[in-house]
Amino acid sequence: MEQRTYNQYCATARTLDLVGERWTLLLVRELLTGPKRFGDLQAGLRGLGTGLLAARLKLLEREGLARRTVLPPPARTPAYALTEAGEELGPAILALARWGLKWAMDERRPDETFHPGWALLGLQACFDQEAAAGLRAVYEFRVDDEVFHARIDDGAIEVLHGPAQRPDATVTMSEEAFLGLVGGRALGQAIEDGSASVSGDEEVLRRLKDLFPLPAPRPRRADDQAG
Amino acid sequence: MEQRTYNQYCATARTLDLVGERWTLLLVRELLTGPKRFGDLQAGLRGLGTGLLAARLKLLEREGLARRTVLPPPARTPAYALTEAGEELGPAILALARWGLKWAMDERRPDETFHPGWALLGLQACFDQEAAAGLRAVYEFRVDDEVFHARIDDGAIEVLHGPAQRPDATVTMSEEAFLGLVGGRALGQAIEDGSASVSGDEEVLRRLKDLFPLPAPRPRRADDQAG
DNA sequence: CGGCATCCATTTTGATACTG
DNA sequence: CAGTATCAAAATGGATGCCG
Repeated sequence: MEQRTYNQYCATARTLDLVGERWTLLLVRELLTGPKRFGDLQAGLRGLGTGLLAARLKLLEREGLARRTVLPPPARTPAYALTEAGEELGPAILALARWGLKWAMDERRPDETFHPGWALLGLQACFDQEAAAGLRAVYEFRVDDEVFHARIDDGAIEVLHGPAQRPDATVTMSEEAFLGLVGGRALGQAIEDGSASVSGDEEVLRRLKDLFPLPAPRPRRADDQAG
Repeated sequence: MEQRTYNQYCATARTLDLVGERWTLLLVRELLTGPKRFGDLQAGLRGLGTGLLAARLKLLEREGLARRTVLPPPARTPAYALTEAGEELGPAILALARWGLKWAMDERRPDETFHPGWALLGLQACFDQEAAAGLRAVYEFRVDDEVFHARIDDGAIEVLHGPAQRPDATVTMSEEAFLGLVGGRALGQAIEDGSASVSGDEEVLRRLKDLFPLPAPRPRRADDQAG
């Protein structure tokens, strides 16, 4: 089971040797919002078979990017989490997401799957450090039965799967409305027109509207104008 | 020749649908420093056959990330260049490179190829905006017979293959010394101990030493301590 | 040199059946 | 659930030959 490599003494190539194979970066993406169980990972990655998933996880583990853990009680079920090295792939994945938001996101295609966590990642990708200056708050996002929270601390942001302990503000949306966010609709807009319902600290909610300015999507090709 | 896709309505997945296949991101990396000819591309990507290279280029072209051009006289030979969308993958590739510099670069392995351009990319990846505040200068880097230049403009940097029109300062190194840069040796250090020879504006050269602080490489795994 | 076509050995993957 | 085993379908790597 030799590992295939580009055999280049180059930081980018070395990185791609580790995480450039099919599914690997998406697997890391799933783990970026916290530990996940084998089955949940597979659910987030339709098309990835159990065999390949197991192999990828083993590789990430062997290379020190992920580790197998046991969820705290009462769950006590096995799960996978990122190591420090794995976490630090976050900026690279967010950079890819930022590019995609601008150059590759148009309407959802008929057979594309969607999970709210991906939209959260999209939000995180266009997080505006400047706009968050001096802000220290925890937002909770509820989308159907999925819950996430974002902890913002003066220019830094951390997004995790699961409820917050003591959120300063809560945003509740239908998955459909949430979908609009990835499609290019700004979060502030959705709050204003009521497709998102909010509660919590007024000032914290006011700040929220400016935290995630989405880039204007642009077509890469001339023939992309027709939608 | 159907395009394989993850079928996820997610900015990261959509991006990887376009550039996530083997070789594609490295191909973009090669083009990041300026247009390149078919043969030069292949030279930079040992192991990639002409057939697959042609296919990848065609895909990038079809997707609006690259375009086929003709080099200006006297060359007049066909070449490939990035479009605006392609250029904007730069930040994502640099993020991967930054990760690699910290977590994946150790000594050069016996059969790894190396090109000075990759080291330049490494420099660009750890470019320190703050340290470049107020600086406006063009540096030329000469490594054996390869020449690059970096145009720095108050926090922004652009690195291109080829000589500069009117460099403010020039750095000359052997490929061996240049290799040290990727290996974790700071550029400032190399200048001080004389393995890089420099000429040009004194002040501009002084600033250079702080522009590219390399991250301390860290092992991902416990068993990586032994070298 | 630039670039496509073809053939073939080897890997990688996708899908599914199966076990603790 | 978590994960292994198995097999068919793609993707890749390498060699080569061809043509402008």
